Amino acid sequence: MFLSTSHNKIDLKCRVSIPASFRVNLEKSNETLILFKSLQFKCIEGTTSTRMQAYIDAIDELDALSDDAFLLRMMMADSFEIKFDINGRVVIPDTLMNFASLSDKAVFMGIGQSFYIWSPTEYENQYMKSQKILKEKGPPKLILKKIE
Amino acid sequence: MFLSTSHNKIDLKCRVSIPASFRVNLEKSNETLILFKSLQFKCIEGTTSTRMQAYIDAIDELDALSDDAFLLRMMMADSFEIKFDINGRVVIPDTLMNFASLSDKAVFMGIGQSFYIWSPTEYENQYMKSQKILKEKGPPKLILKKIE
DNA sequence: TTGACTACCATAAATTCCCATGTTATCCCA
DNA sequence: TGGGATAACATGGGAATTTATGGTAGTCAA
Repeated sequence: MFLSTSHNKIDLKCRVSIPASFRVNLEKSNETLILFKSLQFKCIEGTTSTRMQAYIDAIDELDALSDDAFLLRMMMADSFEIKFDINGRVVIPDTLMNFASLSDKAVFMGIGQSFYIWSPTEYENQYMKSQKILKEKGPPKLILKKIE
Repeated sequence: MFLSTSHNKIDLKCRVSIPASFRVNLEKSNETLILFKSLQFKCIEGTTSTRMQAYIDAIDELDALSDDAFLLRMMMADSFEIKFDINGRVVIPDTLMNFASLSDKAVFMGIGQSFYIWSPTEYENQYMKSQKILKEKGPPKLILKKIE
């Protein structure tokens, strides 16, 4: 489970510490880390190799000529298997740095099965947006039902 | 089940004792504790990892582009898996301290499947509000039905 | 030989762990 | 039923570990 948010520094070599809790989460299930371009947002998405495998398997289920299959394949092409250094840092590939407009700060945001890496400004935008939706529409029905 | 209310002290390290009955409740089902920003109130909500996992699984069921999915992911980002120290205390993350305006006292309020952590003043407000509603509208139908 | 990348070392700050103590609740026996 | 013994609980403080981050040296390829 990837949870919580943390703000980490990216150094000149594009190294950044993956939050310890995320690392532990990967280690305890013996997973490697995959980073790829988010299909929805201007951010990097990180997940386990197992979940990535699930995406890959999903392609086979789709009509091979469909747009969905096409998009998923493009996603794979921009995916990277990432190694940690001894201190729990990774190097973010140039492609992904550019895609997410990252420079010297990264916001790690756990969303359960995976996590996002945002630039601070982009993160701020998304957070504001969520607050706005929450105010206007209230919490998801799902939650209310379960909490009762 | 989380029930009853108790007032505990938060020390300078943001540590606070989780009421023993809540702890026992988690231990006996071998659950870890998750704390997160309430979507409805200015307070922290605590629940079990299993329950949180259910929310995470629910995200995959939803349309990935929907507002509900978006809000749920944001909720994960504001959630923390919390470890106990040997005395049954936890550290409340800064984000949550700020969100709930906590400083040196916390009010724990069990509400069944989960519990709330309020600042004393906020708790007082909510309590007053509940008393007022009770006076004006009487007890909820739901409860009367169950008691019969 | 230069430039990029990787592995490793160093350090300050934050976090966690563990021991100590006072206080409250529970138990047990006369 | 009273009251002392015992256990459980909440809280404080300090030591030890982890984490984030900066730096350097070694390696490989162009």
